[in-house]
Amino acid sequence: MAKHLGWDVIEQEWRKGPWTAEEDRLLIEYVKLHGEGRWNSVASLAGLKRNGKSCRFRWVNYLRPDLKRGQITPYEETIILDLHARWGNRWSMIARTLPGRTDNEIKNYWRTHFKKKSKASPNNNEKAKARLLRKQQFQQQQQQQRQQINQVDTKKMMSYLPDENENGVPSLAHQVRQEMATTMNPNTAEEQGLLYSMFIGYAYVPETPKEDNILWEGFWNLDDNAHGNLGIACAPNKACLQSLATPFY
DNA sequence: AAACAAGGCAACCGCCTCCCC
DNA sequence: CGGGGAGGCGGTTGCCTTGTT
Repeated sequence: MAKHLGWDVIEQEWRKGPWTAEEDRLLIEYVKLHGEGRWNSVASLAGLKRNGKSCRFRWVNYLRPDLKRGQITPYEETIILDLHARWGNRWSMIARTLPGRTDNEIKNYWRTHFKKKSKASPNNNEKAKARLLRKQQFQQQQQQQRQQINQVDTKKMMSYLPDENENGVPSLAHQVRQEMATTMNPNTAEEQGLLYSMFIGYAYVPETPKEDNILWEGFWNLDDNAHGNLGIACAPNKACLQSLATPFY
């Protein structure tokens, strides 16, 4: 159990590897009684032979009651891709925008599903950089306007779509807005989510606790080739929105 | 059916930051 | 102000499962 290291230093021999059902039960009981935090006292208080980090990891990633189980949905996938293109490997930040998902889960998902794809097409990096630059320029112009927007609301989203882009090109977004306004009524969470993810370029502000503090920044991640052709080539239905919402790869 | 390869994911490791004393 | 501990985070490893030959 304990290893003597000399100089009267005793190092605990922590258990490693997969957690057993009994260990899970002990950890859940511990959190019920003592709350989250003070993970280094779990070993002594709960009788677990796990170090604090291991306990915290197990709780945060697998035992927390608010975790969402099951596969990543297409909407979540879109958000992950968008935010990764924007923020890079800031897994914890990305996870904060997806309630019930953990940074570890998102990180694993990304690595298994997209790492190879992105390696396989290096040209996409240049495209992504160009898009990022355009977005940043536009963001500066729109900063004041953005600060006024503090609520996720479908109608507001539509109202903030620009009628022309940063180059003064009239506007795919405008067409989308008109067509969606007339033919689509995004009532479900999924539909709203798809709509939401179309406006990629949004920023979640982690310092602010309110979930509705999301700023819409533009509409520039649509595929460049799509400009001007949306109304003809792509009726504003759900499948179309899904295709529009996956611009980064 | 067996051997091997690839995929998927749970878990660990080490570094960094924050906070308290 | 600085030292140390705790927690958070991203990178990486390793094992189990699934697919392929």
